[in-house]
Amino acid sequence: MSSRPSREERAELKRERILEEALTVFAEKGYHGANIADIARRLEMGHGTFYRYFENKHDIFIELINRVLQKLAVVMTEQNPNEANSREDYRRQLEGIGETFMRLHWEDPRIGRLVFYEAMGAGAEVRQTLERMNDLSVLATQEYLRNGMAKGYMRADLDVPVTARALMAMVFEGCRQVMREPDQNPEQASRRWIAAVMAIILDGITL
Amino acid sequence: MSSRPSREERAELKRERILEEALTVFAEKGYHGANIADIARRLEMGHGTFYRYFENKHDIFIELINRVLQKLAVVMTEQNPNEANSREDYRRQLEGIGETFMRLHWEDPRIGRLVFYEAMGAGAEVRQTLERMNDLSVLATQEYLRNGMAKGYMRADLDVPVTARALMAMVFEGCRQVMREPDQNPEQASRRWIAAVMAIILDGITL
Amino acid sequence: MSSRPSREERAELKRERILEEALTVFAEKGYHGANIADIARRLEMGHGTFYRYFENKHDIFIELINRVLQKLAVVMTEQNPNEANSREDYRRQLEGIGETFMRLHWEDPRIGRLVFYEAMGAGAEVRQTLERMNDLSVLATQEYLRNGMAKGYMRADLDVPVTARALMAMVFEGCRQVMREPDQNPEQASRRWIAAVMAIILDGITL
Amino acid sequence: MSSRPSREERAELKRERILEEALTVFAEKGYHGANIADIARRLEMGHGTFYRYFENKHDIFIELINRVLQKLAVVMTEQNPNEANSREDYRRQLEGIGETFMRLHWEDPRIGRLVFYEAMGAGAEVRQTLERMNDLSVLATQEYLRNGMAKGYMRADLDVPVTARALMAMVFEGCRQVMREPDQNPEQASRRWIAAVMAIILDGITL
DNA sequence: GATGAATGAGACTTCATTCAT
DNA sequence: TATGAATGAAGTCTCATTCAT
Repeated sequence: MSSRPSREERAELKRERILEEALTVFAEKGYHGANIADIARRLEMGHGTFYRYFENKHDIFIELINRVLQKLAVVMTEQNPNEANSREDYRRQLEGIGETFMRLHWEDPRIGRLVFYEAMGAGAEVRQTLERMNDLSVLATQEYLRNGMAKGYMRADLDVPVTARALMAMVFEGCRQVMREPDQNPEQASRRWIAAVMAIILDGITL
Repeated sequence: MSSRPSREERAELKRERILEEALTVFAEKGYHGANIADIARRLEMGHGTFYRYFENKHDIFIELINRVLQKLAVVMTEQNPNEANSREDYRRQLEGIGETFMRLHWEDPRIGRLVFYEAMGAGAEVRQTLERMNDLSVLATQEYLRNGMAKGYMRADLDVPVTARALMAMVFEGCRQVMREPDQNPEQASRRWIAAVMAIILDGITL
Repeated sequence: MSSRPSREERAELKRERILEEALTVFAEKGYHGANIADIARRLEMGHGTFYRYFENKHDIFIELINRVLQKLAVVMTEQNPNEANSREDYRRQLEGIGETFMRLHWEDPRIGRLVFYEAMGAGAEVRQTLERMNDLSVLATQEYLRNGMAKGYMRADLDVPVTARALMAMVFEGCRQVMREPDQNPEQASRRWIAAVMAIILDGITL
Repeated sequence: MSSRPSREERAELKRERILEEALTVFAEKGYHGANIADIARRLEMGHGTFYRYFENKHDIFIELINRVLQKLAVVMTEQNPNEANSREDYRRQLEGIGETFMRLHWEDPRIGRLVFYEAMGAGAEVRQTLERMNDLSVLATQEYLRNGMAKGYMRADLDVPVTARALMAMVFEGCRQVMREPDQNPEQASRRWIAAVMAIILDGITL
């Protein structure tokens, strides 16, 4: 069945291997701390080879960031914002989104390290990419809010754009915390976060 | 009246000038993008002079971060967490904290750039300092929550540590947003953020 | 016959070229006076290249010193201290040692410049290495003395350790002098030194 | 009696204090390792002041070397080379010279450190000064030898210049050793050295 | 005379990137 | 296609020396 991979396929495979290792190294040492020779050495590959697959250091970092953000974006679009017809439906949606988001981070903490920490020091372009992703997730959140308002289970006077950003901030902070401590049980920590944030969102914290 | 400043005073003044300029440059270019010669040139001084006032690049960055965090810390401790006796008292406290926090950032957007962006890529030590500061603000927030629960105007079943982190995440995100766009009216933007976040905290967003 | 050298061989060759040139430069200007860019320029190579072959400036200097000392050490061990059975045997041994030692220095005066002059100002570590080498040669000399005392052709009341040091001091001073003036006929100068020192050792200078 | 010192006297005093401290620091850290600010700080004096008393770093080092060498030179000229009329007279002279020389070094080990070690790495000019001093002491030694030959208590066939250098080499090595180890009893060590070297010179080491 | 702030030449070292093999 | 030797720009930091106060 599986024939010998073609030239293009092998190239693609190698590219993937490089990206994979680069993710590890960048997450560990940050953009400036990492160096190409290092990544190449860990792959037992000449560091000149690197430049056959990527334009330069900046290039691979950007691609890495884009891939990571892509993964995050997928989560946001898995659910349909207009599906929920009640507070209860919405609660279930939130739970789903939260879980998938969190799982992403404790399954591969490199993602969080890259996004929350190391990408910040890698220059304006990277940061803008990040911001764009953030904006995207906020847009999705706005949909959820607008749907809730339309369906009547959310307050009609919400400041949608700002509220959406605030909610996403809590979600991302949750991810950061869950990723941060590798000792604790990440599944349990995730559940605590999801519960607490949903309580804030759905119930408010005051009586 | 104002006599000529003494030697120590002039040294202190110069140190301040360097810190001031360094803040600008670091906020603009980040830790790695900035270089000492650059900072010195903008101050029209030899770059050797820099090393009369600071041990090295890392040293001044740390000092800058500490000063900035100090400013933020002051805001948190201005209010007494146990003062509020009702939902209304708490609302007023929140409003005060939020305003002061926000004002800090739109009065000097470099602070936010440093804390939210550039410090992240400056290595583990800096990041830990930041995290420590975050923890501190979270501890203060926990006090507010515990007070509210004790006084009976907050739900008794809050997950205090996690909730505190989530709330602070919204506050910091607000600061980030207010700082981000220098075009918009920052005062108005601040008010919107404070209102929206307070609505989430106090009322929840669902009916 | 001589095939093209392999990569390792070429690397080794280049390393040798660098060491060779560095020896010249260090001997000329001393440790502090020499600089890497200088050495690299004389080899018509980028100074970054240097760091592919040596850790740093200190590193290559140490290696140079060790190589030079190795050469000197070999001379001391070429003869067997216990071989001489008479004053005449010992005279022949002394002559052999002296000649080889001297030859080393007038064949390559850089060795002496490094050992006698420049290494002294290169810090404690280098100096200790030198001292260790000196100690070694003194130990060997002690063997010669002890053998002579045992065989009965040397005074029985010699202060062996001190006498050994004193003798080596004359040998080294001879090397220094022979190396110092490149104009004079070094072979003849060597012979004069060997003769004079042997006269002191074997006969004393007084009647 | 002792009136307040005049301006010139105070200047001279300060100059001496600087020289004294500089000797300590140079002996400790070597020419390149020492720095002017350091010396000034230890004298609780502005380092700009240094340049009122000395042209530059090189200048003071040269002066230091000259003073130290002067001290050594005095020892050589204390005795009259032509005074000794017999082997016994010469023995007493040698003993005197040896003792004074050694005492110099264990009374102030900085002298030896400077002359034997640190001066070597301080450039050609300093080295030439040293060599000149060495030559001087060798000239004096030659006088002793020539006197001995004239008076008939020394062999007539000595190679005077070379023998003189060889003898001085032993003397200097003795100083170096006595200075090197501050733990041992320097007086006793001195005596051992003097005895051993005199034995070599006067008796030879072979039977 | 004394000071020490300012200077900048100069040294070391790193590492992204190129290119001949 | 893969390699890794070579490169040099760039950056950090030191310290002898000058000079205004």
